[in-house]
Amino acid sequence: MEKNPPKLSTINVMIIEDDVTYRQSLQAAISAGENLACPYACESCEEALEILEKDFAPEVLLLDIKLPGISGIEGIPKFKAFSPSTHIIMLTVFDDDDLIFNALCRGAEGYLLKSATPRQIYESIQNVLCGGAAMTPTIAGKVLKMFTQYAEPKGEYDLTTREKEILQLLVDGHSKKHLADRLCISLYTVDTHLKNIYAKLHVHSQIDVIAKALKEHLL
Amino acid sequence: MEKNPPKLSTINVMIIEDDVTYRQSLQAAISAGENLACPYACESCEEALEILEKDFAPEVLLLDIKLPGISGIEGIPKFKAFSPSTHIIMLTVFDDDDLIFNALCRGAEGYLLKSATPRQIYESIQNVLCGGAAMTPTIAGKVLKMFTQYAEPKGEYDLTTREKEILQLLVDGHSKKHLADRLCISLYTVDTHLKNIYAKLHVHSQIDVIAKALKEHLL
DNA sequence: TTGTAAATACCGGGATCACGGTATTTTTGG
DNA sequence: CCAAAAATACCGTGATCCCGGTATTTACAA
Repeated sequence: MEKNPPKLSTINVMIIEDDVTYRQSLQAAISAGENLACPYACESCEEALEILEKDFAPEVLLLDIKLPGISGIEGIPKFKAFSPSTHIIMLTVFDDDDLIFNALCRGAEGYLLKSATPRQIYESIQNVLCGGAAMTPTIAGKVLKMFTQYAEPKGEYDLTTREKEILQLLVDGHSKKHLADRLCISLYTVDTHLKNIYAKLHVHSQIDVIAKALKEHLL
Repeated sequence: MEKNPPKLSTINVMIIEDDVTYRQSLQAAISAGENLACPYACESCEEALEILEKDFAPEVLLLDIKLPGISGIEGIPKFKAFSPSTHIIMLTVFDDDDLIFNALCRGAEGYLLKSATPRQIYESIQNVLCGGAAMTPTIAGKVLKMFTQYAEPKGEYDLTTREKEILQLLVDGHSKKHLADRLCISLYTVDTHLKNIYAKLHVHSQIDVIAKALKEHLL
């Protein structure tokens, strides 16, 4: 519950979940929600896509991952294609890093475990409607870990200002010659700088230097 | 409240906040918490660092960003250096993307706005103690947006399986010759594949190809 | 002031790359 | 089964790179 309260008209929530029991109890719980409706509860992405084709666009989609046929992960872009404004919340028993990663990268705005209470699911729906994201603290922690580990490995190699400058231009796709012109220095000088950079980074070619700079975020 | 409940012994929470009024009311609120204690509430990072030097290590640190002297962001690594196990939660009025980004990248496990209620702060503390992360849905949404936008630009260039394989080896730092050996094919063949890759990616050198592949996450 | 680091510049030779062709075999989809 | 796509292979030329040197000027710190 952030920012503006969600619009008061009825919010359509769609469910895709292959387990009959959980699906029905979930549908019942959603329907009981203050301003929520759940006209469709499907057991596969295929079934849901058929409904979306008949131009029905739910505000929120609760999506399982392990499904017969198209998986929930694979389904995300398909649903987004039909209905970009639909907010997708994953609802699954799996908390593997790469599932979380893939789901969120493909545009899911929430990731909940099935252990979540109806109350938590209800609040998550309100949150994504307000433009927020919905995840349990544990999931958020995992996201954060991926986040930091991606930005973290700032190797230090004591490059001089000039060397960093040259490295930057190199990474931006300039050849040594083109680069010498840009900096108004001799090609020989570029060569010398580059030799020093190679020595400091322990590499022996431009390829290696580019790869290392980009992989370790040296710029 | 995730996973195991936090240990029942008293949790030490440290506060760094320059506004006297907010600091005192926060300290009072924390101290009132079930199993929480707040022996130190500082008005600057410098003051807090002095205390940490006298080997006091709080389990949780509530940290403001705008501070006289060392900012909260700058302080994070310093605190982590003294006490790696301390969980840091940012508590600020600013929700700029780059502040969030920097704080979380430097190891903060939570990011709350000062509009948070004592109850929310209390729960956030419990969450980080259990290894989770603490953020409001709005902040989580922003994190997610940075996350996706970093992984998103998956340009599609119709590379064949073999071409991707060659591209991968190239990125891993293999020369064309070394690469031909690895794949047990002629150097000429590698050359041909590479020519096709260049055409598809619209580049004209290995450098460009490496840069493009890494920048656009083609692998 | 006296080193040391940084930035600049030059040379040559051997290795590697870019790219224009051409062409055969294998895989694959309709 | 047949056409298209993919993978394989070959060649030569000019461009570019890698690396071993050497050397001068500037800047800054001891």
